[in-house]
Amino acid sequence: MYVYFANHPIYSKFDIYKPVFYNYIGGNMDIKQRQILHIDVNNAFLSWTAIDRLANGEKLDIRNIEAVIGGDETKRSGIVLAKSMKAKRKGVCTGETLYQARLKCPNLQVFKGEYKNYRKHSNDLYKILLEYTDKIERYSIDECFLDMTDYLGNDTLINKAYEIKDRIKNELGFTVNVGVAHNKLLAKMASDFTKPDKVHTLFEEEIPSKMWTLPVSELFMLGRKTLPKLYNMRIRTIGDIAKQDRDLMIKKFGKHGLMMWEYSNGIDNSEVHYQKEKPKGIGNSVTLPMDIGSKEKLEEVLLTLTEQVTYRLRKYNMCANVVNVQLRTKDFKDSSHQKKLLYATSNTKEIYRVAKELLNEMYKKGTFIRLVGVRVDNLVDKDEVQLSLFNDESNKKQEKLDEVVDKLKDKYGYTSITRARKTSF
DNA sequence: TCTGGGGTCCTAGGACCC
DNA sequence: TCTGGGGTCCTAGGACCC
Repeated sequence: MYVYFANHPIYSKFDIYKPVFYNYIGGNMDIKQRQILHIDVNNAFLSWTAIDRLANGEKLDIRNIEAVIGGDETKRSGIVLAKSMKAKRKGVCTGETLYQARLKCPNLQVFKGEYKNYRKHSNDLYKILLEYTDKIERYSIDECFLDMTDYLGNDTLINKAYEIKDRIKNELGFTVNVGVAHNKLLAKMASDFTKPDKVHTLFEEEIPSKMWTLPVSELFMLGRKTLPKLYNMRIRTIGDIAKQDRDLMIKKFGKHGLMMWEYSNGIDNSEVHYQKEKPKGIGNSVTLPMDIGSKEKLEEVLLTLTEQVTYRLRKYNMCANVVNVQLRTKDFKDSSHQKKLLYATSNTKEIYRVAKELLNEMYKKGTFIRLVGVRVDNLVDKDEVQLSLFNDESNKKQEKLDEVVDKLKDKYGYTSITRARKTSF
């Protein structure tokens, strides 16, 4: 399928492409413009925590004070996960340390997040959205893309956006921003304009006035590493990228350069992925309460993480072809090693064996480790894995053991059973 | 009491093969 | 003997997102 952005500013000099997109599908020239909404919950974790507190009889609405949802400083994960508008006005940023946040905002109040409750609020939101279209991509716990193209009836996209926004506010008690556009990129950029509780459009003809004027740092997928490079090229605004030579951007930044150029020109033909996709990799990592300088201690952590990861892997009924171990030293040097397996497996013992090998490869005696991570990659469905391997007696036995452990965890809770490393392995 | 945890995708270099 | 070049697979590291 080829989609031409005919009314896009860069084509505007060609009058023959008037104000519509041409979707070339299966040989039929068919005039169709995609109708996309992006829903973004305002200060999601903080809003949701505020609602839960009010529901529990607390009087204070933490949305109205200088507050953040933060990690646990005693566990060395003290960063800002979400902020109230008042905290934002004091300059508090997501991702910075609570220490830094308090310097900017001395009266800052810090609250803990409850991830389990967030899932529920996210599902409530999803249920409302499903009444409008079934083409919904759950981009993250607090963001969705909606493809409304075949679901508008006699209504307009903008009306739907306001209706959805207001219904969520009235029925669920939190606010969202809605971006209205003809592709995902522009809808996402639009929902990021002024907040909270707003609907913004970003149609092609609005790109110069609404998007090109923004600083480059606002462009989706343009991160902190690319920023200084663009600055050196005297690029300041998104419009500056749009006006760069396309081939020069590719030459300087490769695929990423092409993407930046296309995004800055509002070009994005990606689909709304509304079908649930299987994970490509599964990982767990932990920042240790104290730096560890002993391999034996690290192996214990590695086992716990491996058990978590393989448990999740088996829940998906998948097997892994690659095992990866990540370490972060106390001075924040990251490293990772991975290994391809001879055959795909979900077996805890086997994956732990490889993870231990990788740790041994990487770990230099005397270094202190802050973070350990285990992940599995190149996942395949279990029933695609060679049947012969399951018929091997020792594999069968191991698989049985995993099954028993999983069932206990399902029944009595995840922490009910933990393998004592020394005896089991 | 300084810096999370879960992901996806890309790149570059080396090994190996023809 | 003065050394190609294309392709694939594997690995380490990095960029970016929420």
